[in-house]
Amino acid sequence: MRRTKEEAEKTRQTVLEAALKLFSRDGYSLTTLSRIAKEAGCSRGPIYWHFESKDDLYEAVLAYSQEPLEALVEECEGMRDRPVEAMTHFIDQWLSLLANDRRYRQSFEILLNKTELTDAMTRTLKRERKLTQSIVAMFSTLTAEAQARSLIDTTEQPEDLGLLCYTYLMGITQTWLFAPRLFSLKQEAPFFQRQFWRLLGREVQLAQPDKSNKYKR
Amino acid sequence: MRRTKEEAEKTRQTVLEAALKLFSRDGYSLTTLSRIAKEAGCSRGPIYWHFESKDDLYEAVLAYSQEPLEALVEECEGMRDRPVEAMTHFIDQWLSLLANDRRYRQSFEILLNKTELTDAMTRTLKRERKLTQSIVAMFSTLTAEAQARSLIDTTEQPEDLGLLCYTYLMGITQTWLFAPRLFSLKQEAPFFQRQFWRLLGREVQLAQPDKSNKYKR
DNA sequence: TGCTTCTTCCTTGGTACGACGCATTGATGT
DNA sequence: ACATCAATGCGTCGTACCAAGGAAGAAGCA
Repeated sequence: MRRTKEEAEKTRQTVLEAALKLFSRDGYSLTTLSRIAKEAGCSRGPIYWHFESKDDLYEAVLAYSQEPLEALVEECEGMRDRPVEAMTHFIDQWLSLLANDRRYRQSFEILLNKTELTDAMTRTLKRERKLTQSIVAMFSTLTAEAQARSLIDTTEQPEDLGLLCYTYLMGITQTWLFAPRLFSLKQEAPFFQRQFWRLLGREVQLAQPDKSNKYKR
Repeated sequence: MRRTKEEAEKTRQTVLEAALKLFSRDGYSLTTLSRIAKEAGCSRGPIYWHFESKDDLYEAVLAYSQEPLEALVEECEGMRDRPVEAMTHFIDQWLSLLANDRRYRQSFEILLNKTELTDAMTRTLKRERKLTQSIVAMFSTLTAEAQARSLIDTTEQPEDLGLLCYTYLMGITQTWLFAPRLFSLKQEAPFFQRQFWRLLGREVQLAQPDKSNKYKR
């Protein structure tokens, strides 16, 4: 039965959401189109109508699920006149989205833990590498700006620092998603934020009364 | 034809190596047992003789490929009386093994990029999480020791620092394996080493011409 | 407005394909 | 003779993808 245009778009979204859920939970290759259809409450037909193939669907799912991240990057790129705030905001948002935003978390979950990076998904890979590149570039710009204003104390190259910032965040992300019970992301977020600034050579002068600032012997 | 014991063990190794190669290149689910057999120069029979199932083979491959890492962890755990050297050595080895040791690199490649973490491989997952845990614990011990001797300048908890060291390394590893052309690991290794110590609050005053710093105190 | 036609969205089988795992057989060191 | 190691063939299963059809919005026309 033909649906109205909005209804069609709605089923597209439903399929996307269903696929996101199943991909992120069961992995790409174990997730079958029938299961996606069942989860979405339709048959396999619409999937092939809206998407060319399973690979195509995968790409669409990833693009969809990474919208929040792309928005965040764009937002922070626009704050280059306040580099420290921009970076603080970025870290803060990255970590809290990871902890609180289902869609954001699922996008990383799929990419890091539920996908086998093969030649079949070259297109998606390119997209992802480009995104990575853009985040690194953003951090490079921000650190360069911060250096120029003597807001941070390091003589390293901004390009290196940009890369460093990215790997720093990815390490936390990867580790937490791989072993969520290893540590509490919410609890450690301020710690990671502090250490981030330590990396860039900026003493954090914000008072943190609650975090037990224990003396070591 | 029945082989002698050594020959049998040899085919086991051959299968293991073939599987390692194909898993790390094509991913777990796309790699078929026939292909592994072909690569190993035998038929599918021996695979089922030596391993219970494909999953079982996967676990064996991972255990086999991670031997170098496990050895490194053990080595550095034995150096707890020289925490700074231990950590320097660990970082140095981690990065150079990643760049130069095929088996070591393939083990991470499989785990990070070529496996969908599903319930089917709970056993392997547990193994991996345990290994993670042991590395974090090692770093905790070492940083605690270094703190006690005032070799590093930070008031953070050793447990947090241990976790931090691990995420730091994993971030580099993950990023590089995901996008090897993003940066040269060999070239950036000294940079990452420097930044590592910055994280722990130890100014690196070593300006050594060659990296083989053989005399350990 | 009412009728027809076109187009869009979806359902339902069907097909081709290839994988895993096992069972049977065979060969040979011990 | 016996246990061990390997080759081969088959059964079963499940998947991606396709084909034909149907049903009703949307659009043209009076």
